[in-house]
Amino acid sequence: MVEEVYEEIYSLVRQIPEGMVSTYKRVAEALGDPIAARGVAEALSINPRPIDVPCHRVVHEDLRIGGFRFGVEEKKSLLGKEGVSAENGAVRAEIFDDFKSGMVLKRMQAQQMEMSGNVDLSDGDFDLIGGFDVSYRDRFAKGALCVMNRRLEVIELRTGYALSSMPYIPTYLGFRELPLFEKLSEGLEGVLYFIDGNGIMHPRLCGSACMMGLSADSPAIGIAKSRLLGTVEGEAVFYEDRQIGWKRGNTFISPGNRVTLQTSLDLAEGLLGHGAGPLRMAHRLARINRQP
DNA sequence: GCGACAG
DNA sequence: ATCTTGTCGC
Repeated sequence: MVEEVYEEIYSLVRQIPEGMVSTYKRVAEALGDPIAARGVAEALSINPRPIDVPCHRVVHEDLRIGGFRFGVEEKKSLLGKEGVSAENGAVRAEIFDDFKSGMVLKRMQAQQMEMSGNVDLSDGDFDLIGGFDVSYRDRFAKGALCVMNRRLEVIELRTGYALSSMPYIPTYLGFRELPLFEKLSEGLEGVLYFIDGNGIMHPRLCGSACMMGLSADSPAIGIAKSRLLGTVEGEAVFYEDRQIGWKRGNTFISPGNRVTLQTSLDLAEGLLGHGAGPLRMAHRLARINRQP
């Protein structure tokens, strides 16, 4: 499913006929969620088949011409050859919107909702803590996992490479990073994972920390710089009369799996007091040597 | 026009 | 997160 995203974006754009245009948002809607408009643009910016996939036919929602890897003048020229003019900042063309689509993001949403039902918000056992992070260059991803004991002494460092299967799309981050997490966490037991991202503080109560905690069948806590769901009341974050996480300074904390709200706060505070321990280490490790 | 926007 | 092909709301 995840691995279909880039290809589905390209397959949708390929359907736009010569002489017509579509918009980033409409392609995103055909993918299954308009929030992906920017992700569509990101995918097109690394379009591997520029002739076959006519990404010059995709423009802004208000018909401004938008960006182009080979320069906006080239985009304008390609459209001109197809009879589409671009005057005072807007293209003049019929908008194609009759996409045939597999709605991959809709299916991914359904999977998140199903997984959210499996999240366990009671305390589970662990004797190690891990921090996981990923860095990117184009489609190229490097993941890092740092495992420490309770005294924050490093026990093990693991890194790995992968080709990312989808662009970054808000609220679907877990799908993008799960493959590397599964690869790096293989064979580990008794680890509580800190994840760069949210846990249940997510529109479908299934952020990346939930997906990874469920995948490893382990405790996991989400640490994020912003909030995807809920309202802040003092130091707590609520959604529909239920607490879903915490705000401590400029950091949002939410359980991912097998931890209570209280434990996720206590452990995260301990960690943030130590410069974020394994998460900082994983972050550093993921960023260096991004080429294998 | 500027900030949001998990990363 | 990267190094810039978005959209919306204020």
